[in-house]
Amino acid sequence: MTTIADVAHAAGVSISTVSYVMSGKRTISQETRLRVEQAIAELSYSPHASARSLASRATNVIGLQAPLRSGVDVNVVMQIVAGIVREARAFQYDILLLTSDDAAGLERAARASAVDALLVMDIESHDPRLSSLGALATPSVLIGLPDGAGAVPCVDFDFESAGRLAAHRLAELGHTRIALLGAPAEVLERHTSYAERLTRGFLAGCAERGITGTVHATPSSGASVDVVQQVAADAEVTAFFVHNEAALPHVMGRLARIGRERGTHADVIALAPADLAQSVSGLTDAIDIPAEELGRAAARVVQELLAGGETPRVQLLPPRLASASDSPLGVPA
Amino acid sequence: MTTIADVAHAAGVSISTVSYVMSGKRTISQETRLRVEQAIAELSYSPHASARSLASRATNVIGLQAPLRSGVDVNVVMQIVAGIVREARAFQYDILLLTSDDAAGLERAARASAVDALLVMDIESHDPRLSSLGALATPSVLIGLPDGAGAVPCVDFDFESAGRLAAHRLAELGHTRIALLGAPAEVLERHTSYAERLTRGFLAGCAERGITGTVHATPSSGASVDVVQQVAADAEVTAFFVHNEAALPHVMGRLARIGRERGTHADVIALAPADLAQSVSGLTDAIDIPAEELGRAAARVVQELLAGGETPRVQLLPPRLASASDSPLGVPA
DNA sequence: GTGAAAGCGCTAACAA
DNA sequence: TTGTTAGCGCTTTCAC
Repeated sequence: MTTIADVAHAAGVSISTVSYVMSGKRTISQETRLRVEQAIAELSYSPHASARSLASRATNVIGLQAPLRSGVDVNVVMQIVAGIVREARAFQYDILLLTSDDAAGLERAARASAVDALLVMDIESHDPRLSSLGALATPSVLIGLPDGAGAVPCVDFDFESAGRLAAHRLAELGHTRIALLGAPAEVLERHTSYAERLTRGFLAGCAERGITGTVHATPSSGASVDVVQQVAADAEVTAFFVHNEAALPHVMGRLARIGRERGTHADVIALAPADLAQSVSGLTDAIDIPAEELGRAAARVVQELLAGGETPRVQLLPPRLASASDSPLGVPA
Repeated sequence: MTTIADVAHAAGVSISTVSYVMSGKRTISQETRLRVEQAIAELSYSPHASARSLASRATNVIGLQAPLRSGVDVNVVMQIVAGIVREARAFQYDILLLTSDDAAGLERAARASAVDALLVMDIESHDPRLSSLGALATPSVLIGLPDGAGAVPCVDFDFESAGRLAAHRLAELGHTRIALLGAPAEVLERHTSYAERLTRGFLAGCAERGITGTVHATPSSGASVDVVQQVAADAEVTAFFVHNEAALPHVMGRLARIGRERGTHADVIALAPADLAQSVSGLTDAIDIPAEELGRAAARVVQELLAGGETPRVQLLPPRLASASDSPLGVPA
């Protein structure tokens, strides 16, 4: 194993000089810098992560609690995680995967000084982890928006506005009875923040336009067609807002079949990542979930927190409606 | 921050005694142990991860390179990762998420002594990362099976046997022309190991039964119906083996429609996680991809490697055919 | 059965 | 502009 002492010896300088060349924390003569950099390259030296973090009191690691539970939209989660990892790497941070969706995992990582900050996903409206985080000293950021967002900065997609946007759009298209086919029952049962905000926005949007909106838990499986069948049996429901990626193909298939049987056509707006929405035919419009960008935004807030900068308490990425016929989906920023 | 010295002082013992109480590496009197354990609890002491790993030369961290690329089956990847994380935690190991699917990320983590071992997913038949891993001294395990598996232990689902199993089963059902609707083109183009092995086994199985098998790249989008349409246009193809989770609902929908139009019924075997296969209606049979168990098995091999034990060069989880009518899917182990 | 002390490899005062 | 050195918090010899 190559150590900083080896490099110092090879370059004929002291170990602190090598350290300062790497950190750039003091000015080094051109000549010395070159010799050191060459020695580093020749020995292919990498500083020992633990030694560095012990001395500097910083791990350059962010702990991430990502949901592995059922009902969550794996595509979206993966894209968010990918965004986090990419942005974190851009700031020289690594991601430590924390399991056990409880506070214990967070506390363990924080108390062992294994991470510089915590990033917590899959937030419930009244999330029990919040109090633990507040007591933790380790900077934390939520991807989600609990009720009465308190001391911990939150980053999320603006699901409430998205719900309202969809309702307004469907009202504009002339519908008076519309339905939200949302998350699976288990997601609603644990009062997942985004599902509740979407519902709230959707119903508010309906109320604002004087139309009738109903909300339905939707299984992520083929059983979702039963829900569609049942909701559509109320012949007055003429449009749908679907937020369930896994159920989307099934829903569209069943709606097409019902349309054929009745000679009608239902308007459908999907809330899903743009690439996914594009692969589904029959949609009227789509609202993109900018999952990767959400991950990046969250990672950026962590950086700012770590750098001691000011960060907004709450940052919500705004929804954008895209006609399904647009190609590519989405409007220029 | 509480340190081991604080604990030692509170318990009235030396630092080394506290350390030995925690590690159990030497015998401690009942009385002393109790005093130390009480002090640890009262101070809610957690050893500093970096300090520990610097002194012990072990990080208790496993680096994981998981695919964030397109075309991969996100559900399966998530389940594998979940299995890895859970099993690793059972052995007191954490998972560091490595990005940049190239060898550089692996080398960076290894050379910085940031990880005790590496776990690499999404293996190609001739994977360029293999030579890097071989030169690395850090123990590594692959989830996948490259051609001519060499020095690095491999764990994977036995896709080749699964392909053969499906072919045999469809032949048994009386079909003489069958089709494999497999991974998306991009997955095949980078010679992903599992896709090639599945194809090989499928074609071998067909040959062994004297029937005709064809293989088709399948987009993970709604465009997959075009492939189905086209393949089914060869009226002699009467059965399908589908290995593309995202396309599965679309495929089944189109096959149902074709069946209605022609008054025929195609047998379909799906290769997918059991829970997913169960949510799709119309399947004849399913072969489970034991994703979570695969992750666990891989993590277990890492442990054994780290513990200095002997590990099998290659470990393949066998496929099992389950009738779609079985409930729950799968036969008792 | 217990303690003292020498590192682990690095960062960051402090000194020159 | 550079070097010397005291830690960071822990594990593990070595000594008793």
